Amino acid sequence: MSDALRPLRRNEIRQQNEALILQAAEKVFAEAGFGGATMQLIADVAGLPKANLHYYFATKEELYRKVVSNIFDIWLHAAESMDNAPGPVEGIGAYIDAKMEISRRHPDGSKVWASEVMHGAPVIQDYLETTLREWTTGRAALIQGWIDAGQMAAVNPDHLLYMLWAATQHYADFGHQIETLNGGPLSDVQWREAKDSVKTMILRGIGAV
Amino acid sequence: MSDALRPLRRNEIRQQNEALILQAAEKVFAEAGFGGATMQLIADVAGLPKANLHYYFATKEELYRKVVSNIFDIWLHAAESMDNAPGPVEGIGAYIDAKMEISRRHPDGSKVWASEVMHGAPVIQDYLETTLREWTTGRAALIQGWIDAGQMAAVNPDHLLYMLWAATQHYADFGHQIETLNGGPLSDVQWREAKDSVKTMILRGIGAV
DNA sequence: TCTTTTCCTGACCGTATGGTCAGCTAGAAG
DNA sequence: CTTCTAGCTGACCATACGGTCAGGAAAAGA
Repeated sequence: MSDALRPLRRNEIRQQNEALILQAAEKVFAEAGFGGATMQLIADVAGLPKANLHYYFATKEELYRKVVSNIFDIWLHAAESMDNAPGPVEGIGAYIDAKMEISRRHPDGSKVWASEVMHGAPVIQDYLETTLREWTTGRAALIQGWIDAGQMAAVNPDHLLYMLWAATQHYADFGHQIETLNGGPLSDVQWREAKDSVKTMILRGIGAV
Repeated sequence: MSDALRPLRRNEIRQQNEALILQAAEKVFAEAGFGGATMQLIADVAGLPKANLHYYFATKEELYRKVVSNIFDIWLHAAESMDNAPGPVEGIGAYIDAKMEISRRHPDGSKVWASEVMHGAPVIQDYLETTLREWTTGRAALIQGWIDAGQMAAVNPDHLLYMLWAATQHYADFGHQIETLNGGPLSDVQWREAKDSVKTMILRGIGAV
């Protein structure tokens, strides 16, 4: 109680407001796209005056760029789950688990990323060409190692990665379609079933089980 | 030659200009999203004055709705490839072929659809609830029939459909990301490899081969 | 306490957007 | 040829947008 009423310190204010704005921005950008989102709406969702947004983030682009890079960081972190695995069943299985969890917990972030890429990656093209490219070639080599070791079938590693991304992110990006067909949001049991389905089909699809 | 210079008849003019506008609109909506697209830019791409667009399509929403419903029709038509197949290898294989071909030939349409669904399907919610729902339940039953006949493993039909959509549409919606990682557009050979990879992994994933 | 720095915001501005409309051009009909 | 109607468009309008700024409030520092 005293904690909630205590006047906030400088750096606390900054931290809190930036987080508030970023959270609101992610939601609005996901729902309306970059072009459809307005600073006024983001401000309303964040519960702050519009001018205050421009105090923390000079331009709409700067705010958007920060939102996108935050999402990218989350994904890079989740990608580590694939490393240090003895084989594809554990490595790819863990990666699917991690990505499905992101689709469930951060659907807005996933949508912002998808929207950005779909529109030609105008603000994060450098990420694609550097970080993502390095990550991809590294994991493709990892997968090729499993193939060479006879732990899975000889599938094209790049296309396997595309399928992993597609299958998992679909539950976030096309969540609205899935919910409509399902007659409502997926329950805990249904999320578990989704995760199991994706894992079973892909692991069997690459001849790992 | 005389054909190109001959004055156009009334209905020819209408047909030609509407097609021109819809084509330009699909491209611009795909590249910028609904909110980011402008009637002026669509007009420029179509090579017509902006006022002429409003002569054929009263509002931006009406034009957008027409673009989206055109895409939906293409997909429904492609979906027929799954019917009248003796089993999952032929049925699902043909469906993957058809959807991959759409991703290659109509990437803009796919992006517009994805964008629409991601933003909560504000203009085609009725399609989702009626046509798509009926189609989905029908094909889920078809798949269940193959399972009951022992022609494939007992996977959840709904999640299989989601995976089919995700894996194939990914090559259109995330085409820019794929091209960046690939160092350029996919060649004919690479497209064939993509199609084969998807088919191989999924058909093996459902225990059909 | 006094000064400095950060935080905050109502009011404002230039621009770009979706949409309108009066009036023109040119096929079609008679 | 005359009339009618569909096709066409430059100029215009109201609105909403991203962004600015002067000046006030409040925390930090001396």
